[in-house]
Amino acid sequence: MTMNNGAGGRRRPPTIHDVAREAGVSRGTVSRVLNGGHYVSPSAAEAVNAAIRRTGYVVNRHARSLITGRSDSVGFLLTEPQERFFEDPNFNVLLRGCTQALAAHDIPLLLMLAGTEDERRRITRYITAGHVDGVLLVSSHSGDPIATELREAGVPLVACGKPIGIGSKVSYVAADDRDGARDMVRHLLAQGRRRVGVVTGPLDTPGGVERLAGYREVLAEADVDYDERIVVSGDYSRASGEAGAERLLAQAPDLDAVFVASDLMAQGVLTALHRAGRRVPEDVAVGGFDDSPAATAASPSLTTIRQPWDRISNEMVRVLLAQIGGEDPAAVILPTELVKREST
Amino acid sequence: MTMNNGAGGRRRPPTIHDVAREAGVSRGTVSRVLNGGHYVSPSAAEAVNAAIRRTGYVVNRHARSLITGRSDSVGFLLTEPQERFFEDPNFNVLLRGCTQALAAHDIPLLLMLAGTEDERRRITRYITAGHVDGVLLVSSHSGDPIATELREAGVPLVACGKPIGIGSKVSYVAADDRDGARDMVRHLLAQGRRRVGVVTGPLDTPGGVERLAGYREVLAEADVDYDERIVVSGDYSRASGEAGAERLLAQAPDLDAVFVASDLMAQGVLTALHRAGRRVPEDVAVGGFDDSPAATAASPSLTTIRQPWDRISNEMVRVLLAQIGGEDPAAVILPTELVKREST
DNA sequence: CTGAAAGCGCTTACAG
DNA sequence: CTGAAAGCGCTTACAG
Repeated sequence: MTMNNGAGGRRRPPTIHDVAREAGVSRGTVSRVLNGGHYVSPSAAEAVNAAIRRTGYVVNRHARSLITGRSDSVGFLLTEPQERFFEDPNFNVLLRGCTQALAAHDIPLLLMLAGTEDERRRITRYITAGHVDGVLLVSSHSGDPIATELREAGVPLVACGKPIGIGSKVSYVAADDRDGARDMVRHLLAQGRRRVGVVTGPLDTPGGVERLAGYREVLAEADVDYDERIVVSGDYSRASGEAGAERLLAQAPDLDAVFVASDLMAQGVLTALHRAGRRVPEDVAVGGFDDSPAATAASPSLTTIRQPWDRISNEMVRVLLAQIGGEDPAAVILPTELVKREST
Repeated sequence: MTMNNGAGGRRRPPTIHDVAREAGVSRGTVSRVLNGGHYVSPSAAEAVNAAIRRTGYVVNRHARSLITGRSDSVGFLLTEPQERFFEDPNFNVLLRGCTQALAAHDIPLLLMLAGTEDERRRITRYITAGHVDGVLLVSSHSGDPIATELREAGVPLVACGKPIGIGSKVSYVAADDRDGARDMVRHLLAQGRRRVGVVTGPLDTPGGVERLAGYREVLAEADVDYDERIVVSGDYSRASGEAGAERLLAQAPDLDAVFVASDLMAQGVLTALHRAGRRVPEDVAVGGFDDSPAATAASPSLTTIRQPWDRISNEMVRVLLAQIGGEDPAAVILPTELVKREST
């Protein structure tokens, strides 16, 4: 048993009762100090705080949760094939950012993976049973059933990226994908490139749709006809970028630039270009998206669009906590930034 | 407030009392069914199970934890500068593996980052207050104070890799680093290489020490003198591999092979070799360690030593749960495997 | 501002 | 095998 107090074992932690005795007040008063200090005299508050320090008291969250009905914890939910997320350096940045932002509020993050139908069911039950107060949702694809279920169950929810197809009224935080794409394509044109291909993300993801839209807008503004032979789609993986670039090269050998919807795919594009004997950026300029670690690891290093991951994770946490506190859902769109490196 | 039951809001979940009424038994009986079904008649058990299904009952863990003194959750603790872990693909594999292994036991994983001194203190309090039943520790460096503190507080603990300098009596799960290194160096020699350099990991980590030891052993067995000019150390990062290879090349231009203590560093070595105009594997063979995604992403792909991450995470969880259940600490060493690819 | 008391949802001896 | 009852540690009206 873990409930021991022998040598080297875990001791019974002090309770509110120990603190009350130590401070010479009632347990109710201790609790009031713990919960904001309202209706407590300065002298009593001081005595309690001193007692807390002396005893090393830490609140028992289970007891508190039992009565408040809140768990004081938050889930970080990853749905769909997880390999992709884990392969993507962005995932790490987001996970770390959210963990830290939550830690500042003393709220633990529970990592939840719902890759299979079974897991999905189990986790939905777990969440709707109130074991977390809200969920940070990392799922790019549309039609994710778990998102709909959670929303209908009234679980506070914030998605990373605008969710497609689960209706509105769900909070999300996203970079301005379209605007970022516009910046990149404008940059490519400004370098004198005239035949700019694109490797999009999956077209059932916001990043896939919006970044392509930005590309088309800028070309239209520059009076360049849309040519679908220089538009291919990937799945954000390195391999799909490589395959995409090969198709591009086959369909349009005169290509002089490629806008790639993620840095990881851009790495694949670089590989394919290298193999085809094209120099980057001399023959073909390559623009990525994300400014993930992959951008600097690539050779040549990638000109890319920085997604403000720190701000994204902070905002996700902020919006979620607000919603847990009773506020209505909100959408937050954050600006991106062009980062110039060697590949353009 | 989240405690509503209005339109779209969260309903009050059914309690054990609802189930008892529904099944026509007492709450004690329901609880017995929930906890293994001992001392319950088949008919009562059946009625309870049916009632659970009908009501959609899910146990309130807070109430349960309050009385059992267990949290039924586990912490995944990352100490020290986190960038390195997050950069390392191994981290993802481990995190995912542990999450899944725990999910099979219906135990949530709490991600905890203790990068700064402040965080360390906060997290230590949180853990020792009993908010998790045990900790999976991912910290390679020696002298980690949090590990010592947790061990002394009697918190069940399993480290990934043999902890250096926090005494014995702490559980750990590790790949057989020394043996893996021996396999790789033997393989290099078997290819006819005669001047085998090494880029070690940090020498205050088990992987740093043990892999170097394996290297030395095999050279000694082959009657090759140990030459410290062809031994350099890195910190497992790609950049340090690159720098290491440059030093190696400067100190021993006649190098015909390098054993690198991680795939990520080996990627850096590849970059430096490429820049120096050395062909891999024709001029210099490169052997990595980990068989992380970096190994296949590298070009040429890396011959490496596979760490059995799936087994490592499974074993970490198994040993931790055993220890939470009262068993003594244990060390588990898992065999590695040579994976032959293009770089040797 | 403060204390006494009820109660959150569960488990576990204790009688039967 | 089963029910009635105590109690885990806390918060929150309720009196004062």
